[in-house]
Amino acid sequence: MSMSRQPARSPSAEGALAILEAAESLFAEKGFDGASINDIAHRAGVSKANIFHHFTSKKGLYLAVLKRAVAHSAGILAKGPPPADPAQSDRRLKQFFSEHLDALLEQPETTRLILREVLENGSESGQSLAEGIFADYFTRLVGWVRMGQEAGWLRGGFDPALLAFTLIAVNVHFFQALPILQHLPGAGFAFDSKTFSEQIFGLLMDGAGASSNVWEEEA
Amino acid sequence: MSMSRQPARSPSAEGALAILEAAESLFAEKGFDGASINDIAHRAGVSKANIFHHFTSKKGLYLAVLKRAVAHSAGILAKGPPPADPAQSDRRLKQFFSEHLDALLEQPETTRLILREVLENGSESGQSLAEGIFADYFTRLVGWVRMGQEAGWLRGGFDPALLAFTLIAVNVHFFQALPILQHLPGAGFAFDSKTFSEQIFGLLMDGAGASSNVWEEEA
DNA sequence: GTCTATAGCTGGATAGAC
DNA sequence: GTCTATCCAGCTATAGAC
Repeated sequence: MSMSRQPARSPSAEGALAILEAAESLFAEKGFDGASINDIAHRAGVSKANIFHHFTSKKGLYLAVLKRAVAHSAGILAKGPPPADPAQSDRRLKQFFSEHLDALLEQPETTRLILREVLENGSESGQSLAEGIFADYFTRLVGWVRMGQEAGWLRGGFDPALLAFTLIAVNVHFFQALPILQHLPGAGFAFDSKTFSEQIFGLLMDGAGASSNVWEEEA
Repeated sequence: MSMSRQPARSPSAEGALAILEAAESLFAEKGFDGASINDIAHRAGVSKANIFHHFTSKKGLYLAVLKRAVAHSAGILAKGPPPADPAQSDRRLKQFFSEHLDALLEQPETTRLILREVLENGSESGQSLAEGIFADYFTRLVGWVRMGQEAGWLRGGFDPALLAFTLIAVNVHFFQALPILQHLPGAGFAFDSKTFSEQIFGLLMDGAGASSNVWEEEA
């Protein structure tokens, strides 16, 4: 019946924010089990007990962190005008592709946190949390592709969801394989995300196959 | 100076194999910190102490598991004839793409274990372990693509490593995003990996853009 | 809201019998 | 090679003063 505190949600206090930030970086680095409350308290500059004052449990803290990360991620992805104008949608798609990769690379902690959550798929509560933005995001992207097909600057005859999926897959995999790519022979593109983005987009648009027409044009 | 035991490597005993298998599945499920020696011992049907008899430490066990997974993975990927014959390389590339996805899906624990390792990139020892097969694998794949370009059934003008990367990225992301994809509106392809593979490959070959030539052909 | 102190338990790892 | 019994460090979480 008491009304003297507002636990768990709405971390208005300064301490709570420090906790959230410390927790995000540590959960992203070491995972849920690897990061201890002690670590988090120390990095946040608060006491262990204070964490349990603001958040009900370690899991509660983790969910709060995840929720904040997802919201942050969604905020970045949602920016930019809705693609109401089909005439501009071609530029928007390429722009999205590049900006999406930038967003992943600029927020590595948030990205890693969410990628971890996807990979675990044991924590059901976070799953549904993440699916919320993914569904919205993916649906919008599919819409852009379909619009491009209708406007004629993308060819028809393929499922727009396939291209949307491929765009995301390439960026996500670039992010997570980066440290390995940079040690791989022949993968020089791993050192310049800007030209990587442009070249991959071009490849996806033009295709890798020697469509007989291109031949004749050059011959 | 004693020669009465062969610790850590060459798990010839029955118990050691049970431990390795239990550990692989638990590490894949919960990660290094999430899986406890107690869990592993219980699932393997042995005592905690027996684990430390066969493996020097938890980390030693983890590395043994990872090594085994990588070897297993490499075994699968290495099978099939080397692409000595350029004339057949076009079929090989499409076949690789499909088989690669099958391998990922059929060995989900191994796949998850290695993906985790890639994502963590804090465990340096495993990093170099994994890079070994990745480098070999990737180099071979790039070779196939380049061969295709020289043979003429792939167009020139793009970095072969880009296509190799994209093929792997699409498959890996399909694997790890599968549980989410299946809840996503419009992503019906998530339920049939076979046709997914074919359609994506077609998209990558033909491209998504409306290359002006295709227009004229159909008109 | 924040702290110190501590409860209660589980983690990885070891000793030593069989 | 396998076990039981044990050590102790570290963990999450709570109690209660300020």
